[in-house]
Amino acid sequence: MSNKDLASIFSKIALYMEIDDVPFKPQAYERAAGTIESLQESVEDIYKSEGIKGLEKIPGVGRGIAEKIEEYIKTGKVSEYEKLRKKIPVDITELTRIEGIGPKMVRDLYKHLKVKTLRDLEKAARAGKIRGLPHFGEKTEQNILQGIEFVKRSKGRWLLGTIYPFVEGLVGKLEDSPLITRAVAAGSVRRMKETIGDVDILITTKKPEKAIEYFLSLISYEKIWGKGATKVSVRTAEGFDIDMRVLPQEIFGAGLQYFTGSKEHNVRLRAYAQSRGFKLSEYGLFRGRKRVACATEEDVYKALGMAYIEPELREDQGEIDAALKDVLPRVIEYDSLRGDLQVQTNWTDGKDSIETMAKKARSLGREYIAITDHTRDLAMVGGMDEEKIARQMVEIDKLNAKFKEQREKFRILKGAEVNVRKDGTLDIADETLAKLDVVGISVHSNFKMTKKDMTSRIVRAMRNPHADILFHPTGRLIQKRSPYEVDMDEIIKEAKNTGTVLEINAFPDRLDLQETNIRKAVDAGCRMAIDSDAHAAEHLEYVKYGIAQARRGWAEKKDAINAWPLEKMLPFLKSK
DNA sequence: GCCGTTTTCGGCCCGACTGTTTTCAGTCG
Repeated sequence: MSNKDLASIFSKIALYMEIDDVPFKPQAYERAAGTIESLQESVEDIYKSEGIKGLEKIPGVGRGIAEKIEEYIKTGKVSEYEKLRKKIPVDITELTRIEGIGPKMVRDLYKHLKVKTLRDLEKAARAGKIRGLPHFGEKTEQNILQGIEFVKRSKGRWLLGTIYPFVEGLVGKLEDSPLITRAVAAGSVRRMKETIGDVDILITTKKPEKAIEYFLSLISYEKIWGKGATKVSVRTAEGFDIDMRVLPQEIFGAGLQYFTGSKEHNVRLRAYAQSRGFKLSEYGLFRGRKRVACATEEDVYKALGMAYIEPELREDQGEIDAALKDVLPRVIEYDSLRGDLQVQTNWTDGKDSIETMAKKARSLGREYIAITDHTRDLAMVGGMDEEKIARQMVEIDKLNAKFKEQREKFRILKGAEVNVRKDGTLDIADETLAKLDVVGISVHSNFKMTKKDMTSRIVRAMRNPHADILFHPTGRLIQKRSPYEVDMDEIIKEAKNTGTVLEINAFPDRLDLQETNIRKAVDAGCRMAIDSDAHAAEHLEYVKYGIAQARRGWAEKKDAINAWPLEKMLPFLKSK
């Protein structure tokens, strides 16, 4: 059993209850599902060590849901869910994934046409059976068919690293237009979530119709979902959706706040606003009929009596309470990195030379980079042995001498990405590791070990006195591979004890550590390094996604060692 | 079913759009 399975059961219960028009309970189940899914500890472990009481400490979990979790752990089933499922035996999550289909439509489709799955739905729609149902029409049928296409084709979410450059370019062009006074990407892009469902762009303009036409002229789109006086919604040729909305200047802050989300943050914020006698919506913050200042987001948060909350923190993870008490962290800024401590070159599986990588890094304002090519056991990429490392060190000395000659304040550090073997030993001899400035250690093999074995494997590697940084600590690849089984609480504890730095790998499909672990590492007082893991010069810019991840994990500048100057960073590494 | 600087009972976020109907339910963000 896993948290994910349990979360999925609870969100299905929520959907079934919505079918039956049960008031309020669906939200409760949905909320519990959300927190359980993003929980780091497994509920089973919590239950084993602390029982029902422990479960009730999970936000959104009370007596009732805690008992259902207990039932699931003991029997593998939740009888309430089984009961509901028997009544309407449909794949409710799959069906409601279709845009425009919610619980009530699922109910009607099942009642009249016995639609249980996406296949059934597609068949019914193609046969033209749906248009005949009460409250359904031809258009609904068409929309269902298109929705099915989308779900089948794209699975719905995109990596931030795929979407972000596109959005950045688009917003830049919008801003440059004399038609448009302001353009901002809101939604999950602004919050820098690791994956993006769709893109929301907000603009202010004196000529909405023309601005919308201009927007359409900038992109190639496959379909216009809808176009009105102040809003347009399209599917791009690349296959994702963009909504662009025109907002009045004077309530831009309220609108931006609203459309930035997250939904959970907004729900919480609005409930708080209401408790203080306000009403908050995308049209402003109101006290009675009177609109309170809301031209900027700062105005909105200020009027509610709290500190400004950075978009990356708006996930209902305690940020509102912290803002009220004015104890939010000063999260690390996007321009604060001085160095990059994981860079691959054409000595192994990178595309570019050491010199090319160094020059590009310097042009991005970095003051130092560590060259960390793979080591011996990664034979397929030409992993380096002791001898090859020695040769590379000579090459780096030469390049550093050249920078010095040109009076450039830039330094290439000698490093390696050393493999952690199955038993926790490293694949390079200690004498060689001792000569390197930066020793990264990482797991690249034997991913399928028990949690206990994987944890002690990594702990052993961290205890090597030469091991400086644990690279991509959980090994996950977003949308491709789950993290390996590892006890991150233990790893974080050991990182603190041994002075091992934990990496926040910024490569778009890694983003590893994840934000929940970053937050734990911050709380534990661990140091982290935000690295691009570049395998080509253009990848060096990926660090912004790592910084975003660090911000989402409430990390400050002091927490990231490569935000420190070299004179402080290097002695820190060597002090281990 | 959850939750508590107004509460252990009585609340629970808000508004627009769509498609189907003629006043609104369902869905979405």
